[in-house]
Amino acid sequence: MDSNAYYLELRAKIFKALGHPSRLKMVESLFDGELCVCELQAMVGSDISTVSKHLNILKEAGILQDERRGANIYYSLRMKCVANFLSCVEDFVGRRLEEQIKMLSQSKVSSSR
Amino acid sequence: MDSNAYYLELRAKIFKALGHPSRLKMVESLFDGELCVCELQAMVGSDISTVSKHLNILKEAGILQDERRGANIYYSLRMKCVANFLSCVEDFVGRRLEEQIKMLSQSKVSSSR
DNA sequence: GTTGAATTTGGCTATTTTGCCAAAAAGGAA
DNA sequence: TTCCTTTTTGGCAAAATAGCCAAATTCAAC
Repeated sequence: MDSNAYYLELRAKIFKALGHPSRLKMVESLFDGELCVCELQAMVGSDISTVSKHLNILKEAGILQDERRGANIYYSLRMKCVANFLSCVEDFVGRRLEEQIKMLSQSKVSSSR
Repeated sequence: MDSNAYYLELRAKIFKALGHPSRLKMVESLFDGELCVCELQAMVGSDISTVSKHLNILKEAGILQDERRGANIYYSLRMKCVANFLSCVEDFVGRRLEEQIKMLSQSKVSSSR
């Protein structure tokens, strides 16, 4: 009866997959629609084999799906709700950065007194 | 003008922090309110020093905040929108598992013909 | 069939992460 | 002060991850 641990692992896997700059960037790029591997490769700039492995991680986690059409393989977003969360994350990061800048400038003022 | 890469890194950091079973479990436990380190340690079962390091990762990412009261340090959820996303992730994982079970039973049927 | 383009896989090293133990901090109580 | 509890830090070894190259695969075009 420890399927709970397995479920927990599956959920963590989703976050882990998104927890890499290149992978996150690719997922964000796919908000607007599908892209083939070579297009994604152009965006992140790494070796194509690296990109392919990253894409596989995202697919294994269930975040992306792929479909072959002709010579190309197109990846697209399967887990739509990532987009909602990411907009919240962006707001959060933005606010946090502002706070830090504010705190930094305050400490400058107080230390220069 | 590559503050974009820095922002991307910050966003990825949030996902990376959530991408570990113990850390995810602790964050989920904190949906109902703050808990001290020893309570969180009891939930995940690892060494308390390990738990402390996990908590620090979550704090660094901005997901949790901490507050000392007496001998204890209480951690609480700072990034509230994690909860919404997690309910979506749970649905998603559940549906995906069902699909896989269905596909598995179908392949059994077709291979036994 | 052969050739060429797109993608994945295997393999390898470098880097990062994890988790434990022991030791250090930081408080509270006596 | 000293002792005890809670939490963090340092350090180390094991495990996981990342990224590159070369080789294999897959499909379309010829």
